[in-house]
Amino acid sequence: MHDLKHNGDHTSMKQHIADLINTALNTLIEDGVLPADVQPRIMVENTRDKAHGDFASNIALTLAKAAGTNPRELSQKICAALPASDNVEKTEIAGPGFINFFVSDASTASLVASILEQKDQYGRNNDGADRKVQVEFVSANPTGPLHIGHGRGAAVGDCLCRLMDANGWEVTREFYYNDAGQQINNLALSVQARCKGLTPEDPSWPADGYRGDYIVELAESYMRKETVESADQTFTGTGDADDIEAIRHFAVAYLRHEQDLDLKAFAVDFDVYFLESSLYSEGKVDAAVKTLIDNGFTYEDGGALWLRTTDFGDDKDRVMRKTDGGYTYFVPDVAYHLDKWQRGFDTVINEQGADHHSTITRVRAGLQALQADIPKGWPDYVLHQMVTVMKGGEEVKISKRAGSYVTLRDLIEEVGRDATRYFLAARKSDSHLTFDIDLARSESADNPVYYIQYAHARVCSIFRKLADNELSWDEATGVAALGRLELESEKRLVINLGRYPEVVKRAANSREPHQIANYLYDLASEFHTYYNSEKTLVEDAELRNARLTLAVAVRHVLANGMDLLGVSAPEQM
RNA sequence: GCGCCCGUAGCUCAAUGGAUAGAGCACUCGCCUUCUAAGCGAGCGGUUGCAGGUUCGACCCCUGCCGGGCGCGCCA
Repeated sequence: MHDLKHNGDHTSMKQHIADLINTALNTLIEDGVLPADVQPRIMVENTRDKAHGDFASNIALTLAKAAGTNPRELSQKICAALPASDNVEKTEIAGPGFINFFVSDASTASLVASILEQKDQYGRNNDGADRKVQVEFVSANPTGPLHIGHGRGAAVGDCLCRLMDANGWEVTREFYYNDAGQQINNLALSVQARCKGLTPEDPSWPADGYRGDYIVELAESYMRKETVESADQTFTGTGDADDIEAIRHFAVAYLRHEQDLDLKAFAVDFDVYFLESSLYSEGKVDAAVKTLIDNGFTYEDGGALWLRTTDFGDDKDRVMRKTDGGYTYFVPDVAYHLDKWQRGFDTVINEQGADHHSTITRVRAGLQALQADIPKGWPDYVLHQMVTVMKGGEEVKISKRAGSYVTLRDLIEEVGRDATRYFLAARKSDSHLTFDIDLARSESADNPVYYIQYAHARVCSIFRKLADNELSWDEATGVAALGRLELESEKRLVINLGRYPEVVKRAANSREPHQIANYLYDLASEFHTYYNSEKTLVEDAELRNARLTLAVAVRHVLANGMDLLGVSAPEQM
């Protein structure tokens, strides 16, 4: 009989071990081995080396000093005082004084059974307690197609959303875009120039004009009086090359539509598209400015209005209102974030390119100056570094000025959605990323996406084979026979499955989607190795059922993890 | 010059303050009549940029250097 139902969650297997240790420590305190006032921080860790058992605790190393003894001696006393548990096969003392725990067959069997019960719920938890989180990502200005950098933001941001959701948060995905201001003026002027037949080589080409070929297509569409629609607006070209306002509206709608198509191809959906212009039209910018002035953090200098951001850790004060009367970009940004706060988001995560990192201090300073009881470190930021694209062993040069760069759509068309999402999310976002197109499109085990998906398809394949051989799998029989999984490789595989829920937690808490990708790769690798070394469809019906049951558990975890990455889990490849 | 990020095997990258720093690619050597066939297994490869510090224990935390990226605008 199990004295503990750990519900398939290894963190609770860890908790169980921590409880055992805690009991032992109390015993040692009673016996006077440990002083009564020790405050142990019991940590139970996963082991890297199977020789070290399944879990390990460093407790003796941290308490040896207080006990006035050496760690190994203390760990012996702790082990002697550990209560018996059906989940723990044995303990060993190793190295400088680690206590290694070997879990019992009964424990691993109940974990597999639990995964089969929970299916797609396995790994999910309610730590977020339905609190509201907003993740703002991509937020590309409608001045061109989405490029690979936006793609990284989309992949990381969407995966973060899925992770937060898996941890019980109520998630809002938001896309903020600048539909006014200087960049849009440049866009409109560029399109107008193309409408009039100018090229970037002409002397009268706009100074900061956009040179990409997409501007030509845009201009042609406008002149043909086509109608474009995006999520929130529809506009028909007038064909009038002198009507700069009409061109501006058409251009924004056109490019928003293009971006919508890109995001759709990438399977990224947003709940809210927030227009910068709405902050002006609804008076939120003016209201924020008034509050900042009323709070005494502003001053006039050289005909401009400044915000004393240095009061909140910035290097220098920032201009809010230019001498021409317009606001600088960060003023609506502050108003925007106040609006987010007022919408009741407990947590806001802004996923953006690291080249905009300087906005962090500014936005937070502005929010503090509003004195609206917004926490100092609010909002959170996840920044991603640049992406380098490799093809044929050479770097694909990206030049925005020349208008030549790798668009997200190019990538999706060339290597597929799954590979694109995986490669862009599988690296820690604050490291530079090299995207190898040849690797991403290869259909071999060299390609990690393929390798992971193949592991899933392989399980499905075993079941197809099962039917071909007129054999069957019975879940109840399989679960009952799980004790037959006596191989070390099987046990380690189960232990690895058991790590999944804590990986989901840690990835969300540290805002690191790449941890999911790493975990899946490890799991897939372990499963492939197991598959290659042990036959699943053996004669022994009991063992066969047990192994099939394990395979189903692997399939569930792979599918759940791939879902968090937004990568499909094919049944056949 | 200032700020942020990065620096780990030849390359691309991992690693909860833990034990002998791990994968894949490349290279070398075996294997492949098999539930999936596009492969499987093993080997080679390291002063974790450098120097200190904290700690029982440091790739990880702190300080200072070196190197690279990004940002330092009344653009966004």
